[in-house]
Amino acid sequence: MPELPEVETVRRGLEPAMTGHVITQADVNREGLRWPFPPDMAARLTGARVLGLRRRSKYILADLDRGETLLIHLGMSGRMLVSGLQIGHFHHDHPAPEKHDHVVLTMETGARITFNDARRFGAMDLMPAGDNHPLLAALGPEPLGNMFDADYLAARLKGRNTPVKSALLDQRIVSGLGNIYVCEALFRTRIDPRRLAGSLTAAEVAHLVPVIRTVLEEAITAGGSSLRDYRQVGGELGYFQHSFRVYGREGLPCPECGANIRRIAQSGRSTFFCPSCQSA
DNA sequence: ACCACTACCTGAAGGC
DNA sequence: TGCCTTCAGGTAGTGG
Repeated sequence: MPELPEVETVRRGLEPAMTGHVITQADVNREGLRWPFPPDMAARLTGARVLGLRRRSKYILADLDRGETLLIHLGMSGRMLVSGLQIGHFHHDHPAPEKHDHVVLTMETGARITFNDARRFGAMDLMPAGDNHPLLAALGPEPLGNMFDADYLAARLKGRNTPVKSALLDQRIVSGLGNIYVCEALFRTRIDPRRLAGSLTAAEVAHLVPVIRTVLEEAITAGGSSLRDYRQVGGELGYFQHSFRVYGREGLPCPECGANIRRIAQSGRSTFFCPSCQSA
């Protein structure tokens, strides 16, 4: 589910509820999600103050006092919902617990952060303060950061015999893109997703970099894309899905040329593209 | 080293 | 109504 724009939207939404505040209660309702939770997770969270929230790729990192950082991944269906935030005179009540509410953090303010994840592909772990976690070790650069530029991407795609679609999904090359935004970026650059990564010209790679940035920034501005599970922290839908040009639009007309959008499978994932605009 | 594929899990949607 | 199949925003691990 959540790709970089969705995770960044969640991070921003958690900020007012968490940053600077103490976690007064941690309710952990199962042993783990994709992996077991770390030992004594509830006790290690209880009483900790959240110093700040960062995002690395599709991970949210909550820096705690006491020298630990909480790592969160939403997997495919994970949601973080905030309730009970006091806004002016309006008090938002806590909703009834729902199926798949796995971890609930209660803050000193009375706000509550609920991690809900139907498919349980998400993850939570605690690590020593910083970025030193095995899941972060091999990640490529942030697509919105300075390290990600045409020279870098060209070097990483060079010699690769996998389709460019699959290469851009590889988090070791660039971290944070997922199926939606790769399809959308390739459409906007008119690059055929079936092309081998190593076959792209320097000009095509140079075009791809700023287009990837633009797509991600537009999606963040829209609060992400809501297809089924994803919600912003207040339960609101994102609305970038209304701006999809090819993703999920099989059989519909291409917004550029009117040809029918096609869906194919690449590395076991659906790829949507315009067979006319994006022809090798 | 590289690449394709499986597995993990639940739920929604579509066909019959 | 219900059963069965397919598909879904991710990614670690396996095996060719």
